[in-house]
Amino acid sequence: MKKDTITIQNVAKLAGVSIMTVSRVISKKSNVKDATRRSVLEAIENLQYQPNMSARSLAGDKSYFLGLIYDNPNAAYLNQCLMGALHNCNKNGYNLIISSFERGGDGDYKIDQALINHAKVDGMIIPPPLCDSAEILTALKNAEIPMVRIAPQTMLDYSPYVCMDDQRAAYDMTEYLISQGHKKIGFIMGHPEHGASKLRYAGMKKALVDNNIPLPNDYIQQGYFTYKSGFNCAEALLALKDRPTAIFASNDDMAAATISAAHKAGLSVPEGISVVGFDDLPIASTIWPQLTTIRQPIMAMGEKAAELLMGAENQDTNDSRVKNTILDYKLIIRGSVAAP
Amino acid sequence: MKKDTITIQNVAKLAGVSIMTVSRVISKKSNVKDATRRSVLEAIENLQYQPNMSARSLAGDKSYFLGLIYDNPNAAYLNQCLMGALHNCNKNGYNLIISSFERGGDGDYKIDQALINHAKVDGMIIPPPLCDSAEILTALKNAEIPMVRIAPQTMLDYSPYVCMDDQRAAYDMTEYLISQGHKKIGFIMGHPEHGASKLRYAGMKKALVDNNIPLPNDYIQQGYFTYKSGFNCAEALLALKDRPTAIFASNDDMAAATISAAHKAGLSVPEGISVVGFDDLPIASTIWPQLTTIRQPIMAMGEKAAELLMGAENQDTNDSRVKNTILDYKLIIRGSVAAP
DNA sequence: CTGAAAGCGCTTACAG
DNA sequence: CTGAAAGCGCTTACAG
Repeated sequence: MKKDTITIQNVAKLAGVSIMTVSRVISKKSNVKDATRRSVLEAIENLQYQPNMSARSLAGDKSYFLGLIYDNPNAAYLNQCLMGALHNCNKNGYNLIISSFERGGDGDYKIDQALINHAKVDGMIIPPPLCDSAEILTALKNAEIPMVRIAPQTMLDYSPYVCMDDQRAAYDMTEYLISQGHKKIGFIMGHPEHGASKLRYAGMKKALVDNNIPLPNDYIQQGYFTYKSGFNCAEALLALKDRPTAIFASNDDMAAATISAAHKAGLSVPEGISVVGFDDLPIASTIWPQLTTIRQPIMAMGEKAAELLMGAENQDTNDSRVKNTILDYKLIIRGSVAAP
Repeated sequence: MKKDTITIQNVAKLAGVSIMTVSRVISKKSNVKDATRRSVLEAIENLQYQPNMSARSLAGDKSYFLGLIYDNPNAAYLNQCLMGALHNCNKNGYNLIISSFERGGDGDYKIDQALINHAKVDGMIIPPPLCDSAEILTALKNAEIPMVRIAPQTMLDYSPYVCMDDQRAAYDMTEYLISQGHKKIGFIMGHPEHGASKLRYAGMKKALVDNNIPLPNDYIQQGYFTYKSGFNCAEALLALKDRPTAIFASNDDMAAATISAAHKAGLSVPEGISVVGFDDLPIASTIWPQLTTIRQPIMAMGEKAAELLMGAENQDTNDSRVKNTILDYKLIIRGSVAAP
């Protein structure tokens, strides 16, 4: 490892400049003559030089590491988030460090400051549900670690974030169902502690109101984003005397459970009943019939979050406006909806 | 960041020793008097000292980083692997860096040496299918990066690995089906390029032979581990005049597809037909009926892989035996099997 | 636009 | 069992 390691010194010698100049080129400073820059770049290319990140980190004030912490959410969700962040990090010479947090028995996160400080990251990406944990956010702020949250629902001005418009998406989905002729629409809510649940419910409700369609109380079931909870809610909905002709579940897992419950009840989908979900995670296209759902731009969110964090140093630091990004969703029409 | 950063110097002063001694304690060297060690440890505790990883890495020959590279396999699989590795890394003061590789248009991996060298990791964890890519393995070996592969199927003596006994697991599953009274068992094979496919097929076949049960050619379908391929295979199997009473799919996704295909064909599971899978990923308990399947110890594999890599420096380096680890699987009985 | 000096916080030999 | 010195490969001021 020590033997043939090539350093900034080698590059400097080959290019006939000082290491300071090479350093400037690596760091993309502007104050280098164009011809000089070119010859340095050429030397780097010839030598296949790779800056030593530990040295850069030790000497300077950037670590070239971004962190991503999570509390075991849906694996597919996390994965897409990761993919997006990763892609962007690798593209820009950053590395991604991930760690998982777990809730203690009291339901609170036991913050391990050590773990947070350990890697000295330049910034932290925080997907839900961690992004709404006051403990986590406070710990990070105390450690002065910049953060970008993904789809947070609380403390919105505490940090920049990336999100999509859940309410509008739910509104659109409901309008779609109505456009297909449905007037009896059941709704399975998401976890009461997840902010997105309220927004999706609000969107669905507004669409119904705007179209003068009633929403009986027993058409609304409280789920928890899990398959099992969705299954139970669906069975309750299907057991109604005047049952809905369509069921809108707040996420794909619960929609998949609804389809299973329908099958169990001897109803085919979409002929016997229409079902739609939300997320467009792999399970949506992994079941039969494939789910009509809302595609969340999860990968794009991860990518954008990384971008904001990496770009932080290039920004005018006096511009303290919190920059948020709202990404587009998409209504994905597949085979789980038919006219009633 | 520079201001209140506390270093090895502070600890040394507080403990009344040289930084060398503190360094020894941090690195868990044995040659420190017990009383000395205790006072150093106390100083570390009082100061809440955290070693600077960049400095350690720059000065020494360890980076305290482990890498994990993947080529978008099943998200749930990757996630469990990650969880295991992560858990172990954090516990031991290591960080995990992950990167994804993508196949080029020619189906080969375009190795970005830069990416591999970039982080100077102490070792690399390689889950399938990357673990069977000669290009990847060669690049890593050239870079002299230690690696531990997860469930590799080829070049088995190229590096240590962690795995389970796929063949035996498939054998057990088949025996279970037979014990429930099944004699007409259909089989959906996995991707022909994945070594595990052959092993699972071999295990199933052997169990049949050992029990004098015939395996007609049309009872074997070639799948690709995807839901869609499983669906097609299942439809073919169900369309047979003398159709099987049980279908053994080589993974959970295809088993889930088989259940959907059965439902579509108007057959209930397990009353009309029994279905079993392999993996026990979340989808297995996320569908109805829940799948009887083989639980792969994926998380344990990730954990073990990290352990082997971190422990490498503590080993007798002259002991060049390749140490492999075979972890236990488990037959998980749920609701997708009934007597024929 | 370019460079010589000092130093980031550790670990490696090398002594004793 | 303990310590003084040198150095890992960079970046930060500071000069010019």
